[in-house]
Amino acid sequence: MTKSLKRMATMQRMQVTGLDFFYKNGYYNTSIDDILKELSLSKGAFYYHFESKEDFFIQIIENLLVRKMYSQLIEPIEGHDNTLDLITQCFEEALETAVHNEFDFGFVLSNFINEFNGKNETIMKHLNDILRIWEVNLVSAVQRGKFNGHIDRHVDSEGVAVYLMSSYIGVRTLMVETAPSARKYRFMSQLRQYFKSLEPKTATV
Amino acid sequence: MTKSLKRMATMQRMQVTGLDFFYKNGYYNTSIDDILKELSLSKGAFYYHFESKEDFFIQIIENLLVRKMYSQLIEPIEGHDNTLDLITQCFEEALETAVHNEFDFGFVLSNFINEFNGKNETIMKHLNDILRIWEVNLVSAVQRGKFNGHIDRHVDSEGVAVYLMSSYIGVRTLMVETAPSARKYRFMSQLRQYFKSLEPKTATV
DNA sequence: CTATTTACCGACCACGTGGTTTGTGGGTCA
DNA sequence: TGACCCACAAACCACGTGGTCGGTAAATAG
Repeated sequence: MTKSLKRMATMQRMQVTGLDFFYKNGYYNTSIDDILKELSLSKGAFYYHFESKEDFFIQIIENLLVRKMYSQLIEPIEGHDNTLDLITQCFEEALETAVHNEFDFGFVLSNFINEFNGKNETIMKHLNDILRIWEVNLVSAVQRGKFNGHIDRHVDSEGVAVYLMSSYIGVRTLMVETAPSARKYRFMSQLRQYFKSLEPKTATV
Repeated sequence: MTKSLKRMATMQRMQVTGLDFFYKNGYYNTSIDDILKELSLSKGAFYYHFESKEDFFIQIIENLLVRKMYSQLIEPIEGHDNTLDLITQCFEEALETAVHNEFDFGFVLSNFINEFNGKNETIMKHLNDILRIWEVNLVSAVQRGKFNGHIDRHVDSEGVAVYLMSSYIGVRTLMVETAPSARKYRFMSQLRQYFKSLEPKTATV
């Protein structure tokens, strides 16, 4: 059983640096040799642990990407406090992390969706699953907000979710090259403006 | 001078189908041979007209991409009517075009920005130039709106521009795979909601 | 009619790719 | 001690890539 442990450890190492490379250079622009060279491993090792490059990537999605999404964009908004505040703070922190990341190449999920779109249906399905989970959680959060009286009852929950996802995906793309900090600030400011328009109209809560 | 005409015609054909392929499959995933095969031309023809694959792509940007951006997202908002209405209609039409495009692979510009980010600085510069032009024009439009009394004077023009670009880029990514029509509708609905919050607060205009 | 240029052909090259296969050292188990 | 298996090494293969280069028919120029 000690072998199994070593196996897991090696696979984990490969996946972690694999995601690094895929995120930075893209999937098709990263060769298995690149990853192997970084880890001082050989082709034999790779194909001993994984069936193919595609299988390797799918496992990365399931093991690393999904968890990253949960911890950064889903769990933080699951509470029962004011939904709009939760989302605001969640986005704020996610964007701040990106600003301070010297090697930021945009939003991992949307980058991959972009790259695989029209090229690999299998992988696209996995990525879209994550997107769906995110969307569902946002919708639930908005509905909680309506129930708790922080959001006007006439607001379209699905609409807000789509709008939030859109703007987040977009701003992460915009922040990649030019003035990430300034763009983050402007974005958050307008997000708050938008959120204000979602508050109940009868009275201040 | 008739030669020059044929030259131009061939180059144009190459660029047009080149953009098609690059948009659909990505730059690095499209081989020159793919394009040449489609046109029944040879390597010799290609390297007679263009210095390299990169040079070829840059010319595509300058000749085709820039104009597409202008006609679809910049010129439509240049008028002196109500800015918010102009932008609304501009986005509405752009998204509607995408919905009805059977071969929609997202927002051309942001797709390329995504692909070249961190890989090709030269091309990135060209793409960012287009992004800047778009941004500047949006800012101007908002300022016109403030001047004309359609937008509250306290609104941050740059902020609105960033927010608009973000949301548009993002929704185009979201529309690629799942329910483009529904997402377009929800997006436009929330955009109008956001725009309402930008109107002057003193009186209805 | 000749000389030159234009626009293009297609064979060729070096190289990097995903994937296969054979081999091997070190640990496990009887 | 000997049989066996796990985790990996490394040579190898077919193929696609961007790019080069010598050639050539047709158009143009003198």
